Amino acid sequence: MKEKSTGDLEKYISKRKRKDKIFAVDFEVGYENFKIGVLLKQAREDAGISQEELANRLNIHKSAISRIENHSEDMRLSTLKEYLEAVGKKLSLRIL
Amino acid sequence: MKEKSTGDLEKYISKRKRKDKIFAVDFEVGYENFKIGVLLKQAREDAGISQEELANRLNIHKSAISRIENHSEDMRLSTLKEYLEAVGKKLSLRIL
DNA sequence: GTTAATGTTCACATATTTGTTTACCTTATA
DNA sequence: TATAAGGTAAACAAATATGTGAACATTAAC
Repeated sequence: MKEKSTGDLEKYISKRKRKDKIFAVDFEVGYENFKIGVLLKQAREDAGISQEELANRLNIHKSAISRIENHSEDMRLSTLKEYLEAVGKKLSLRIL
Repeated sequence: MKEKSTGDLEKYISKRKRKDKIFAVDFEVGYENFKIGVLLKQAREDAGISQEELANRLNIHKSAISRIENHSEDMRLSTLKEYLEAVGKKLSLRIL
């Protein structure tokens, strides 16, 4: 499973991730309906907080959180940003 | 993402840079009202197309393009994605 | 089993974005 | 001057996301 090849990209990445302490996801928005909700949920769980706690931080109801995580067809940039900041993460965009 | 050779990071990066070519913008969504519209406009100009041509590709009117580029307070992820794809770019998100 | 915490789903109302249309403003060029 | 291409702006309608509240489901622990 874990090969010890030379300075490998994965090695660099895992090290980097650990150093920056964590959860770092990078994905392209595009190929079909990618469920960003899944990533958001992971980000929340990584932060160790419940939907209710997150809802409180955002001053909305937990049902709204559940919808974002489960039925997010599309959403505003601001929603994405606020959700992530509330769980202690940051959103970075890249155009390539 | 299928990079697996014995090459090191530098090798990967230079190759990646070459591949992604020019226009590559990376920014965090957050601090204040960052004008993403400016970046979109740059991306369009980089592609060398007019607002009208872009509007045609998206089957909407040029005024909508102008609004996105000048008054974009917020927007949908899908709008961002479609705009960029229409000018030959891709949108990548990162959670950190 | 029971309970409590957490999560899900729905209908509905509200808020915001997006599309359209029209008009106007440049700038360049004949 | 006039004409055309490119861009801007506003009002309005349409589409969609987001918020709410309630009921119900799930999970975990006892």
